[in-house]
Amino acid sequence: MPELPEVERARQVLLGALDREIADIDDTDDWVCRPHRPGDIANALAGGRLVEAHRRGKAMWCETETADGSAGPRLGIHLGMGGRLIVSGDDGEQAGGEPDRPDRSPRKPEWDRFTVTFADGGQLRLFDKRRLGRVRLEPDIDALGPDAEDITPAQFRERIARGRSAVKARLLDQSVLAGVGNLLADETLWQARIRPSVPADELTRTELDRLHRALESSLRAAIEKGGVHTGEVIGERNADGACPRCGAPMLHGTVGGRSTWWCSAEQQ
DNA sequence: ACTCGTGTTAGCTG
DNA sequence: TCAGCTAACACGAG
Repeated sequence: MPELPEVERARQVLLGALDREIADIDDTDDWVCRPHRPGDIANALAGGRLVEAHRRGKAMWCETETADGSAGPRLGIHLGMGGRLIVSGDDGEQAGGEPDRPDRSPRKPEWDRFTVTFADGGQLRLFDKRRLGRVRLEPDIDALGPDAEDITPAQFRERIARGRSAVKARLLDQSVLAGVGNLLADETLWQARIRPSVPADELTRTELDRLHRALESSLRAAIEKGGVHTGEVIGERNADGACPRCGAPMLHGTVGGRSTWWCSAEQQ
């Protein structure tokens, strides 16, 4: 699920985990917590607290303090493809949404991949069936490009148009621009009427500006409606194979190594 | 039964 | 150096 809009909601959940004393950490999943060894994260943070929750693109991290009040290591959290954060208070009440349709597939404790237990009895959990999420100390935030919400038109043109890759591949490259995932990329290109496979350096200035405006509007819509799956094309994708705007057939293929939909008439 | 996928990253190849 | 591919993770949906 998570692209930028969903991750921002997860960050809001994470705020509920701040300023609470950390009593215990389960970091025994050595895939999710790689390259650390089990116990590394627990030893670094036990007795301390999380004090700030930040986000850049799809990456989140917390500033921490150790027991004596000095700065601790940053704790990086990435939700991967389907991870969710769940925070419970000292009363056991949870925030963070229901993990994965609890009615039909009851939550399995073994899908908690990382758990912080606070001294007040509450918890912060990373719930992630597929184990594609990641938790690590001192994540390299600077490897990411500017956040998709903050990038200026000039920055956008300069970064996206560099190189011969397909423009969709540039949008998806988190070191170019942070926060755009597969669905949001399709939605944005459709709104801008640009074919996903066009080499990035063949885009005109007009097209790049149009693409940037489309990114802003599709991001805004996704944040308002509660997720990228609410996009105009994305929501319709498989319905009847027709473009919701002009009715021409939607085409499907692989661009930048990812499943891609585009309008046969408008995105040429 | 079998393929595909809202993500990332190391490692390989041309 | 750049661009593109693969595997790894593990599960649900179609």
